[in-house]
Amino acid sequence: MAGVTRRARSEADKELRRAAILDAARDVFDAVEFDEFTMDAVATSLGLAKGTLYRYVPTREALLLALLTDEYTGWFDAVDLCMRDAPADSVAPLLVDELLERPRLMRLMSMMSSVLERNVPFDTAREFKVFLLARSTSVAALLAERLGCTPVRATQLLVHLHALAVGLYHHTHPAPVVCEVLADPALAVTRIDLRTELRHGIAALVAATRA
Amino acid sequence: MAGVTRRARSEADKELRRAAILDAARDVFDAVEFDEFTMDAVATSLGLAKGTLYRYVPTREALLLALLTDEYTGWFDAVDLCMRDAPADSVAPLLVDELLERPRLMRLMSMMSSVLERNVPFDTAREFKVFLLARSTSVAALLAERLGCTPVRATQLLVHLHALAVGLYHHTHPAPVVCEVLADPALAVTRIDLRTELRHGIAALVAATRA
Amino acid sequence: MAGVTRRARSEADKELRRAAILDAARDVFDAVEFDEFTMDAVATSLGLAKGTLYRYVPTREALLLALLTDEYTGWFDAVDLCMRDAPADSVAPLLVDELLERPRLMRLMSMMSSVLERNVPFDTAREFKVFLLARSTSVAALLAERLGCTPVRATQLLVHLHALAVGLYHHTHPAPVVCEVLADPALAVTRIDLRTELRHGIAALVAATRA
Amino acid sequence: MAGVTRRARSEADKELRRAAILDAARDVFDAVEFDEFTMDAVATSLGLAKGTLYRYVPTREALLLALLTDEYTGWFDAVDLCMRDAPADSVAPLLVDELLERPRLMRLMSMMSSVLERNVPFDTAREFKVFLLARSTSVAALLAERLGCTPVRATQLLVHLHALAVGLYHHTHPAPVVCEVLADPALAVTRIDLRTELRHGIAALVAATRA
DNA sequence: TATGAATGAGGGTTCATTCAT
DNA sequence: TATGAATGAACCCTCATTCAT
Repeated sequence: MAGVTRRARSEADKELRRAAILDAARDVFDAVEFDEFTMDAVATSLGLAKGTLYRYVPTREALLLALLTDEYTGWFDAVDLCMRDAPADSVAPLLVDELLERPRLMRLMSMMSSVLERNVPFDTAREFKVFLLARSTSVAALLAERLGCTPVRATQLLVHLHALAVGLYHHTHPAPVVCEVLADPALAVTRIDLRTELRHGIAALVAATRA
Repeated sequence: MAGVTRRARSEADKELRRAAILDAARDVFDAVEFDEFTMDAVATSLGLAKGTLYRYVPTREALLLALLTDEYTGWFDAVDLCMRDAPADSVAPLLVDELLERPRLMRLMSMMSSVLERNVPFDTAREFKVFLLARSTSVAALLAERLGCTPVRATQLLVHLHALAVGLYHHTHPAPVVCEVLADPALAVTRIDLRTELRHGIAALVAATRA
Repeated sequence: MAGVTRRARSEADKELRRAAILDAARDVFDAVEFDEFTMDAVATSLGLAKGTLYRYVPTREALLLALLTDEYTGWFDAVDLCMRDAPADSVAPLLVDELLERPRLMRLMSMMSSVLERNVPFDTAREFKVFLLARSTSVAALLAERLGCTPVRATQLLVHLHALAVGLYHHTHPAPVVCEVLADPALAVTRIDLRTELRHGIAALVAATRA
Repeated sequence: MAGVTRRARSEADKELRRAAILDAARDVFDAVEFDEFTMDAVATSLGLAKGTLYRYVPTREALLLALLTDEYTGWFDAVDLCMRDAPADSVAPLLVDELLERPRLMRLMSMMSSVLERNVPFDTAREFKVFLLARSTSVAALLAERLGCTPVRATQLLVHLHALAVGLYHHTHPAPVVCEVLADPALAVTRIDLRTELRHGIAALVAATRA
């Protein structure tokens, strides 16, 4: 509720409430396993009725997609900013580091296509994709300039970064049982460090792009 | 049922039945959307009772993990075989092509950590990881030799291949709504070709490894 | 909105608005399945807010009851009019025909007691019943004269007409699945024609009344 | 549970359990307002899990349809039996009386097409309609003989009986508010006696049929 | 060993109505 | 008077798993 009037009449109030809902969703998401992320939990944590959420968000998945959009925005903003005065060599680590600083983003990204996009109305999906395309294009342009490659190549690089990040995130965030299993020293070798691998992978991809 | 006795008494019979179950599971998996993959569907397609499945497989996810193991085995076998007489340059495309020829493997891989490993008993998980480590290590050895790199690097390459494949698979297999959305030419630019991108990515990673 | 001021201050304005609401409700009712008949749909089709409806109508069911009142009025008016110069023999078909020309009336009648009257305030219910009694009595008087029977008998005839119409309407408006079922020629024999049956039934009742 | 084993293995046990479910449903149905008739209530009253019900019945409505089938069976049986030694004159009152002795049947009949048949699978609907046709045809044959009319006329008579019963049942079972309203002596005239009216109506229809 | 009956938790969503503004 | 944000009750059905037979 914090700072939100009891009834959001004005556009500003509504925006505020929407933000409050996203905040609550974020908190819940951070605190629990994915299948405990229920609309009920979000509503309760806000002191709102479940039905109220549905005035602001069409489905549970759409709520998570909104969360993802926020996270992406943060990343795009940061990358946009940093890239301007980064030497070409530091561009790749920068992309990675900004990603790693956003574990929530990675977690959401990694379930983007398998969960989040499964139950959203067409328009929500479209809006999200349009947003993603726009910001990606814009970052790709900067990237192209920095790396001295074509925008197409830069875009491709972003796609690969995304893919690699998702894949490695899965690898480095196994289910609880698997964690137990990997506690065995004999299997520990399969454990990897997300940062290292991601940096390494991106470096390789950048190198190939520049060549 | 084909060739399976009604009651599996001997060890051999039991192995046979287990194989029959896997076959049926494979067929069902290929035929339906993931959430239609129910134990009931598998049992019915075999003419067995649901409960019987549980004598051979501890959970639904374990059944899928067994399927994944089979698929991986096929891939490892193929890669083992081909790699022996492949020139260094063709190693990377080979890995990718053998993967792309196994859509079922890719589909299963892409939900490995987010679904399959979430609900299996410790021993099943362990067995799977041991299997994966063994075969990966073995392929990595061959790979190291072929590429003239250390086994550690080769293993890392495999991990990245896996990650990239999973990430790109997600990207190229969006939810139905997203497909609709991407039908719009303005957004079509975000569509990519799995083979092209995977080949490209692996090539980059191999190049970096060899350097 | 057509012709309705934005704010209804005078009594006349309010009456106008009430009429507009009924018109909109009628359109919506005609256009959709019953469970799609929502207050929201009515409000939206008027360009009004949902809450505004509740200034003119106490509940959703009361709105429908108002609709039914209108329809009944039309029927009573028509019947009153026609009956004056109808020969005794044509009285029964007349009652039926005027009914069949008002499918909306039949539809509403058929859910009158099971739905509409379930959720209205006392006064609304009372008003409706008073209206019904008054008009029925008046028509019954005419009917009695025409048929040469007592008013009580005529009233009874009207009740039976109503009952028969409701029952046959149900029979001839089955659920979608049942329609499919009845597509089978073997079951088609159960299908009947509303007009034929209603005419026949009423004729029988009239005959008994006159006898 | 009464007399039912914990786990119904044999066909007989299953039939028993199905019967127990129907019994429980009947009790609940008799005890509560229609919208309190929930699967949960039925399950609870049986000491069974909700899901168990769904092994015996595909939907809530199908359960009620099964109840209706039972009731109809009772009526058809009674009518079949009585009609054999009834003089032609007493046939009509007989049909009515057997109906009036089954208030549950009337209640279910009166929501048959508007509720029960709305949410049943095709096969359930078909089975019900086949049953109804068969028994109706059989009773109609007897009726035709008794009344000295054609079977087609007799069938028509049954349809009209059904319609009239449904319509009059609605009329005589108004919503609670309406009951209150009708408590007013001024409106009491609209109250009618189901038996009287139904008998009268049927008599008229029979007379017309015989003529 | 095979069966399949029983379990039972679980949650998103709708919409009539209210009431703060 | 008009609004429309908030409410919150209500509920069916699925399906992985268990366990009595």
